Amino acid sequence: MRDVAALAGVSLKTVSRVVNDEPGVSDDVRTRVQTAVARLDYRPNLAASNLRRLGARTGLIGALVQDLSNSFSAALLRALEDAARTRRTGILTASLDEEIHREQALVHDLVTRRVDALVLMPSSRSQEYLAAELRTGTPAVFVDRPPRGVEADSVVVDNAYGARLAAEHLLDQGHRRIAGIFHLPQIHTAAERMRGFTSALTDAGLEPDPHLMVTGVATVEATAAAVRELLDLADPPTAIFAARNNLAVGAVRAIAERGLSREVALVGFDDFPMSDLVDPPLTVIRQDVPRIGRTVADLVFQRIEGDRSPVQHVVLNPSLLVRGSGEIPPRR
Amino acid sequence: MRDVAALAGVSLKTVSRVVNDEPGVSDDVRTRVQTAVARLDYRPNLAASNLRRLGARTGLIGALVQDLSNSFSAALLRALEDAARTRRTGILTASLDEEIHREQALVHDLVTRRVDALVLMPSSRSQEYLAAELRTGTPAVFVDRPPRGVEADSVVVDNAYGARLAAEHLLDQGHRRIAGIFHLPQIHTAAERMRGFTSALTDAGLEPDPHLMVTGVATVEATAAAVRELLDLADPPTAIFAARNNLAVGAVRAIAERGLSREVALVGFDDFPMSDLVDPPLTVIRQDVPRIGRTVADLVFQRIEGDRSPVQHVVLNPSLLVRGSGEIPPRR
DNA sequence: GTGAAAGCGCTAACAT
DNA sequence: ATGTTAGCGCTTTCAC
Repeated sequence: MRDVAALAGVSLKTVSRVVNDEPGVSDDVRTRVQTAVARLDYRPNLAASNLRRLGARTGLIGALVQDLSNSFSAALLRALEDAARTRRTGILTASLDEEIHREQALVHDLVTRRVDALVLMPSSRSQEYLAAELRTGTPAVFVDRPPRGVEADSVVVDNAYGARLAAEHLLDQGHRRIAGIFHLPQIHTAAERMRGFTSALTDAGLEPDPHLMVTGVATVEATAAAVRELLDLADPPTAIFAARNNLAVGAVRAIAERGLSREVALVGFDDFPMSDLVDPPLTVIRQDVPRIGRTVADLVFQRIEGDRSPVQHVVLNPSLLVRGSGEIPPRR
Repeated sequence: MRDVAALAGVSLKTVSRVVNDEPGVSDDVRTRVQTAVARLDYRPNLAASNLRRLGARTGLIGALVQDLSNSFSAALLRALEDAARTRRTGILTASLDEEIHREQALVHDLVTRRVDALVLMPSSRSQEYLAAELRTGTPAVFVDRPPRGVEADSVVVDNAYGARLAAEHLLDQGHRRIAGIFHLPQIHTAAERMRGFTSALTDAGLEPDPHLMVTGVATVEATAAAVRELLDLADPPTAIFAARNNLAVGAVRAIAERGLSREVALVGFDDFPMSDLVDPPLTVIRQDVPRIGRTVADLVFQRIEGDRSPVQHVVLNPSLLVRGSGEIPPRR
């Protein structure tokens, strides 16, 4: 910048004015500075300018999701990005892969970078550590999973309700032996879906069969293996609820392998790109991901703009999307 | 930081030493400083520290992809993220949606933020504007599409070769009326795939039928509409090549609607999560996305670490993944 | 082992 | 319309 000022024969402040499109510079000087900028390939240093600017924002949101390559996380980030773009704000993102130590380290890094806000899909059991960050003035909005041990805004869906929808739908088709496949029980969404599923069965007068409840399944492969075992039982389930998008993928695969695509009913949780093209088309509990993303963005920017009102917990209802796989009647 | 120093009764420099884990501080002083840090919720300002640090890196890579929510972009970013994590580097990402003006504005923004490197999946026709950024010392690596009008590293697949693989595979099954559906022809990957496809047909002695070549298709819906038209022709194609992942989705959908899933052969370009579960499983030209991501990361960090060797253009070969939809024989 | 002074690139506040 | 001075939060350099 000093070089630009020297080459244009003006002061630093004048260069600053030109670069920031501030008024009070004659056209003559302005073009002279711009020429110098171009000749020297000068690029302003945003970090340095923010340092002095009072109440400056970095124009950066830190977003921690579980897995950037999962269609749910990717769609969520995309919705967030679109909302942030209109506010000239960028997204700094990272994947946690359910590793709890990664979360706190990354939050610390993001605070150190002075992001304007944090968006968190937490992997840890408790986010008590966040209290200190919130006190420093960095707002945080939780998504998909509510905060624990700390007060912060959140946007989640009613997972228990969604799982109940799935279970009741299968019960309505006459199923009585319904298996449920769930992610790690320490993950809030998984626990809630398990709760909703189980209570729907008991409400229908069924005694849940522990052989039909599979938990702690995280991958497509593990789900496929679990479903194979279920189908090999002496008294196999006539319907399956797969409580997460990638678990549904594993279930579809294992059922198809056995040639039972038209015999065993299946309902998934979370929609994904090709779910209407599998055979039969997959019935799912759908979350309105773009809406979740927009809601998160709204909360984030409210807070960034200084809103200090009480913490908000937004709960959205998922819905049942009937497509075929969930409407297969029980065998015999 | 000044407050921390005051509370601990030490100088700024000592706080700096403790915060950065530098040696030369007695245990006593160290703990006193740490206590003060905790009491005051002090968080160092990375931007400020980088300002004075000579040869400092921001530990940030700017990655511009076409669409964060497309499985190809998401998987690519994920691979990049994993490689970057081991180098304590974060990813600042944005979607371009093929909008050419967005690209240059975002590149400028990222340079202003002093990212250590740029990863670009360009939407513009020419990246001449990048020359100035490269001169300022910000390395750039192109991915999926090669640079034009500027010298920079790149990692792409041989799209013409991949399309030729698809066409030859369909020709081998005896197909003679093969339709091709392509994205906007100004996009390099689309043009190359069209070229490879067309030349494979002419090499086989076929005269390409303009009615069977559909270009400028960008969305699932548009593809479905185009395929419906193709199937309505007096002399419809017996096989279709869909030159991009979302185009394959549209093609599967339209073919399924007509009940022709087992009548019309289909080969896609780019694999995606559920492609083996559609009916019939989708035969595709696959790109090894994690490998592309790792290769990009290798180049990026070589450049960040000061490698000034000549520009490298890495070309990877895609491969044919036979799964069923591409092996349907022509109708009589 | 610790600290004082200078300065990174820039802008706020105040001249002129 | 333009320039000067101080200082943002931190690290460097060099002194003690």
